[in-house]
Amino acid sequence: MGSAHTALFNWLFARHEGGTFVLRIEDTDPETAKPELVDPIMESLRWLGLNWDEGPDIGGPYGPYRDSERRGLHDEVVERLLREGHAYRCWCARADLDARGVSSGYDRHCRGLTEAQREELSASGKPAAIRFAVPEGRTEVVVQDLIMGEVRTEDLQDRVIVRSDGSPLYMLAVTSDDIAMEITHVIRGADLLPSTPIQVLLTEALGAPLPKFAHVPLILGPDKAKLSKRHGADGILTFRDEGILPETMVNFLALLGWSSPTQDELLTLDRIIKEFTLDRVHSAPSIFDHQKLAWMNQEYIKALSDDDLENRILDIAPDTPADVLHSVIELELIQSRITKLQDVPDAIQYLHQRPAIDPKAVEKWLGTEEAKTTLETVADRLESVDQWKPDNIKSCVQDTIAELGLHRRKGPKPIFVAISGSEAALPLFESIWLLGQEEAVARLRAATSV
RNA sequence: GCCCCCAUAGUGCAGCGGCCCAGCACGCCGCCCUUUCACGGCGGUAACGCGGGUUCGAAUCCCGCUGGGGGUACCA
Repeated sequence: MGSAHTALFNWLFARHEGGTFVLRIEDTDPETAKPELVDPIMESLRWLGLNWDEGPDIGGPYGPYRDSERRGLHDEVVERLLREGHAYRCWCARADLDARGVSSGYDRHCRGLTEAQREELSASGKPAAIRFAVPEGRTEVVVQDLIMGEVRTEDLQDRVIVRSDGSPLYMLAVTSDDIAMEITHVIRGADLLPSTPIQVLLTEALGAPLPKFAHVPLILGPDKAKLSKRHGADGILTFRDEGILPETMVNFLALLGWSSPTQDELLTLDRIIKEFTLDRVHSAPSIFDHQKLAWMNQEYIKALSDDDLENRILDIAPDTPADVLHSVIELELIQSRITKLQDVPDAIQYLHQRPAIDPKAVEKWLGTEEAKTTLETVADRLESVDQWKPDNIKSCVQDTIAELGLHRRKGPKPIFVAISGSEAALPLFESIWLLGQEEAVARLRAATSV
């Protein structure tokens, strides 16, 4: 979710500026290198239509596009850092720090080691990590963030950049990769804002030009905490499976933290690209609102052509009876009644399978003598309708209701319940029509004895 | 604890010193339309967190507070 949002902003920015959108997998941690973690990311981006110009699957002039394959570069950079005094070996384990009462940050203990002490530790065979050395006397880093504005940090720590097993850490990898790949704009989640100063220092130490930074505000869950897997909303693919349209998702995500200068909300992709600028991204975190997503999705569904809608439903719900689906779409029965594609199978279920009648509906509409009379009468009349078409069914039912002296609105309710099994369903006359004369009559008769 | 970011209705945004006793959208509540439910139409509800400044004038600038979030890892 969050990463899709950030990816979208990156993509929009690149497309608006005519730049290059690069997909690089940050898998310096073996844990995140697993395909089951990486594949969904690429699948999500593809689903959203966020095509990348360079990436692990398609290559590009600055490959490779997985950090795990760039180890050579990282090692070189570390060596240089060490040689030029911008980094140093550190033998402090977590336990050592705790013993010294260092709860956060680092006390630069190993930075002050003498040559002799270093040799000794080195010879002891105790593994050493490598820390970046914040330049002596440097007390502050100021970053001009394209979204957050001026960010001033005084808390500068000698962070570990290489594990004691020799493998590089994110901090080192991104920085050296961004330099090597000539990345001009780093647009990422605001959760990475605190790590920016050190990256700036690292870049400076390597004598490279700084990229522009833009930190996109985080998306929070309804509980206002950072969206995580635990919210179940993290996987963008679950939205696909529920039947949120990709164009809805893009439009919706774009509006989280950004707005069109026109204030319009239903926007085509072309317009979003044309209007998207970082200075219109605001810096406050936002909360994901499912209701608005649902509304927007319905708007997009209503705008779909019949064929398109039908195919998309079949795509995510292949078991939907195609004939019923086709009729229901052709008659425009379903479009305004669903919020996501996955609602459809349930909504039309009763049209191809006799439903158990909702007990609450039974109690409310079916038990009485009046209801029975209504059902029987209508069943009889319906049975003798010659031409089975909605108009005739409609007049048949309405005439009967009138003759029986029933309420125009409430009168047909028992019929509705008998046909659909519930109090809310697709329009009555079309439903009866689609069911066919025999089945419709049968359902009415069956409902007299519940 | 320390560091950083943020702060307009329930939610998402607009506003970037006077056009704002604050606009739009979702939601919610009425009414209309209607064979149910929806769709649609009309109307309504609801916010500049607090306190100080600056200014002729502040939602807009500054400071403090409060609140929320993020970071504080040999994760990314």
